[in-house]
Amino acid sequence: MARAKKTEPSIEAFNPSSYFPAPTLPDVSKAPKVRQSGHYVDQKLKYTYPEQRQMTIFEILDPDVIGKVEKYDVRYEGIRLTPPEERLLNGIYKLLRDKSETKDIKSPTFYKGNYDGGQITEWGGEAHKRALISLKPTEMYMAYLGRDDYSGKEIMEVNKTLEGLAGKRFLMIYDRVRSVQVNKGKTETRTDRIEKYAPLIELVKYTRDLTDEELKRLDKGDERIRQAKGEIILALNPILTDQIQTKYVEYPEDINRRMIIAVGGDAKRVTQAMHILSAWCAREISNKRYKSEINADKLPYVLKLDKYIQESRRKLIQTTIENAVQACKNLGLILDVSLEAGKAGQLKYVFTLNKDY
DNA sequence: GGACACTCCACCCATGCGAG
DNA sequence: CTCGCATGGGTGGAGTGTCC
Repeated sequence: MARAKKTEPSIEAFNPSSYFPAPTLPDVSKAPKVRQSGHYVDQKLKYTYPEQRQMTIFEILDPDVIGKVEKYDVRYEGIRLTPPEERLLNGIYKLLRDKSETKDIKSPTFYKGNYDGGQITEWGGEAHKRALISLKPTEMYMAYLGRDDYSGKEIMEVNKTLEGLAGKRFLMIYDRVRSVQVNKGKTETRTDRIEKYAPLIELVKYTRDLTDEELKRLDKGDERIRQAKGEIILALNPILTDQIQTKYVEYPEDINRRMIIAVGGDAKRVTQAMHILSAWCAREISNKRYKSEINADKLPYVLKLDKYIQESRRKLIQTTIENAVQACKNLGLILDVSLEAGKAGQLKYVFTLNKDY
């Protein structure tokens, strides 16, 4: 099957540094960190490899979920985000940290936001209260952009991404493992299978203390009143906080800035593949795997390059991977990388990861 | 000072196409 | 099947101005 072609990844040709130079980034080990839930990262890293494609989504789904899914065109399981959406989520997690209890892991408000008003819902067999964040628009813009000056166009861009993401549903299937108290203080492990088809965030724009004059203008469609007066209230999908006490990965709080610096200063160069690979590295590190391997034929699927695969754009796949690797090296996530021959003769990437990240 | 609106520019990535 | 090339859309960003 695997024929030796010129564009196959080869050990000699693997040279990720050619695209952009290594910039100097602030020491990452000193940067304050933000938690992201392990379940969320897992969903981002889900992928489908050809052999496992026989089983359709409908065969593995809870019948209860199928009805909802069929109305829409669901092609993927897991969370698939565009680069601006990734950037937004990073910002939202930073805001969540800033506006939550973060010291006391046992606190019920740990990473649960600053707004009390969510109703308790059932989530995978447990009562769950969604995290809600109340914030000023400017905080959202700063968290997204990673700086405090911005133009009107950037505001529009952030709002567009925010509203777009709130309207996007994802099919998320995961297991939550928890221990429960049984008789005589013994604990047992229980696993809840959670299947949901839902958006990651829900957006509530609030308008308060309006004068009659302002109310009239709002009715006439003057959106500026709402924006200036109001606060944004974000409700987070439970997957974003579920078991974040124990299952999480950490990013430096200025990851959005770092990512841009890491590709040479232009945010447009930040690809989806870079976001995914950085998430993959961060997860390996949080699992304390600092020497990590992945087969070369698998990596394109992990990085969600399946469109390129379908179109047989091998060269493009290879450069996308090399750039993503280089970006993660520049970020300080990857210390070293090599392409080696595996036991079965297959090629595999071997990453040495930064345990101080 | 904050929240935009509008304009202008650079250029990256996705996509289509033709060629071998 | 795979490549390189060209094109066009779209995003990021800077600058300036307005309104409250």
